[in-house]
Amino acid sequence: MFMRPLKHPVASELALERVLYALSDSIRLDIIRHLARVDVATCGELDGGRPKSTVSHHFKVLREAGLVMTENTGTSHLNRLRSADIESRFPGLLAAILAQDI
Amino acid sequence: MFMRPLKHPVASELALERVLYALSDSIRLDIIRHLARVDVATCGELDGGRPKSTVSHHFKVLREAGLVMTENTGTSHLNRLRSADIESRFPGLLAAILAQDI
DNA sequence: TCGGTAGTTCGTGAATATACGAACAATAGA
DNA sequence: TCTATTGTTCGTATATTCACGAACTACCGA
Repeated sequence: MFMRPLKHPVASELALERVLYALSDSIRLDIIRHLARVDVATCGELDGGRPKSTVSHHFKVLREAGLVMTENTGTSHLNRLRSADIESRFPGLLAAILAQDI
Repeated sequence: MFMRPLKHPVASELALERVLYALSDSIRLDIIRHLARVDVATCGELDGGRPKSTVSHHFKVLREAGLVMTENTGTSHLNRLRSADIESRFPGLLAAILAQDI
């Protein structure tokens, strides 16, 4: 009937260390950079040719850090950057990281 | 005669992922926060009662990420935050992270 | 109802990270 | 020279992370 809902921490419970850790991996950082541009994307659009289970793992890390919100629509999942939540909890942080374009 | 010199990457070679990873640990983040206030401190002043080998490990991670410069003076080591180097490589990044005071 | 598609979850093996005692190195001072 | 002080390095045990195939779930369309 319905899928097990994916866990998303509320904005007030985001932990700085967890956010920094989630962003300390190139694959995940690329996903976040991409989401910052396109606003919404499915997992498949961001897989870079990697196996689904690998990509799913990284999305889980991003979700549990509170960086990404995954909405279940039909067979695909729509991922969004939780910009407002992150900004309210850690003002200026995400912008400063995304400004580093190397 | 002289001690094996500790490795410190040059500013241009700092990697964003490595910096974020180094800061994704509470102990290391606390060390960086402390150094941002006092400007210079020995390892012992920042150990929080932990064993020396544990503290030394965390300093090594911070040094190799390019966040901390350790200068060998006498029997103690003076640690400094490499603020200028980090700022030149990643403008605004450190300030944004240190501004999160949780 | 039968595929096909999109992702998640599980299980396993390999790689990394962590904590910390013990041994070591360098220096300062008695 | 002997000893205390500061940290590093080594070794080891434990824990966490990562990659990825395989099985599973949910949904859509024919």
